[in-house]
Amino acid sequence: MSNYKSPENVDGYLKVYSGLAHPMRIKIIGVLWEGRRHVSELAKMLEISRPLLYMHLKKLEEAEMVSSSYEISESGKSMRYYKVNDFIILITPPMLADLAKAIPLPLKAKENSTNNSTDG
Amino acid sequence: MSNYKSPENVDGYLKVYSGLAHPMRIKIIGVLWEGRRHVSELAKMLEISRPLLYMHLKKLEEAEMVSSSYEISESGKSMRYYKVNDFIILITPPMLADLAKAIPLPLKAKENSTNNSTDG
DNA sequence: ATCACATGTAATAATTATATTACATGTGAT
DNA sequence: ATCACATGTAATATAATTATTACATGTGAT
Repeated sequence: MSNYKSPENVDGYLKVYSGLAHPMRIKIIGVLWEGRRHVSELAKMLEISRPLLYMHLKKLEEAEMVSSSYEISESGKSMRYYKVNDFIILITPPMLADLAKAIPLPLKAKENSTNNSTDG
Repeated sequence: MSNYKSPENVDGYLKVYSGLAHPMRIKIIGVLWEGRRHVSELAKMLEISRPLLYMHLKKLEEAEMVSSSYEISESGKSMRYYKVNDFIILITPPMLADLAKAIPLPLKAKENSTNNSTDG
């Protein structure tokens, strides 16, 4: 049984879709799926720099596909561990059509993700 | 019953995910879901220029989420009609983990979508 | 011939996303 | 103090995406 919650607004869905739009981020999920890792460890496994990895992790975290927690290792160092969240994403044309209703035209002004309520 | 076929390789999945990573493209699917439209018509409805619309449509078509066909109107003009394809996209961590296996490290050389064999 | 409307694309500009480099901090061990 | 290893981020460079402008073509009607 899953306790996955769908994004609440268009911006949330866009973060999920964009989150998956880079091969390295899919790779990150693949690696983390085999077990949680701390940042430096992950950077070595993926053969990329930490700053770049942070950028990718930030996007995945904002899309709520991964999450992190701090932990003190035996040797006393603070480490940030990442893990893959439980999620199920289902996309069909009618679902996108429904989502599209919340996208205004023209598309200039970027919507504010914190203010998305329907009342005034 | 659906006759939807999943992408065959990583590049195909990336095209689908990237295809959904822009609000205008979700909007396009929303509009086309209500009925097929020809390009000029669609551009007016979406309040964007045709060249820009072509760019978005190209991405959606490459992701196989929409498709087009030419038709001669009553007045004799050739029009390109677009419609939404039937598709179902399901994404879960283990599915992404499986997909990730096909992503090589380091991530420099861009994979050729036509040459995806495993031997050397 | 000119207009209204359809097709398409090449060239460029503007904006975002991706990637790199350099720096700063903290811990425990030597 | 210096090393090895962990954290984080600011500043910058590079690459890719998105957006605009300009051009070219074709049809039927006036």
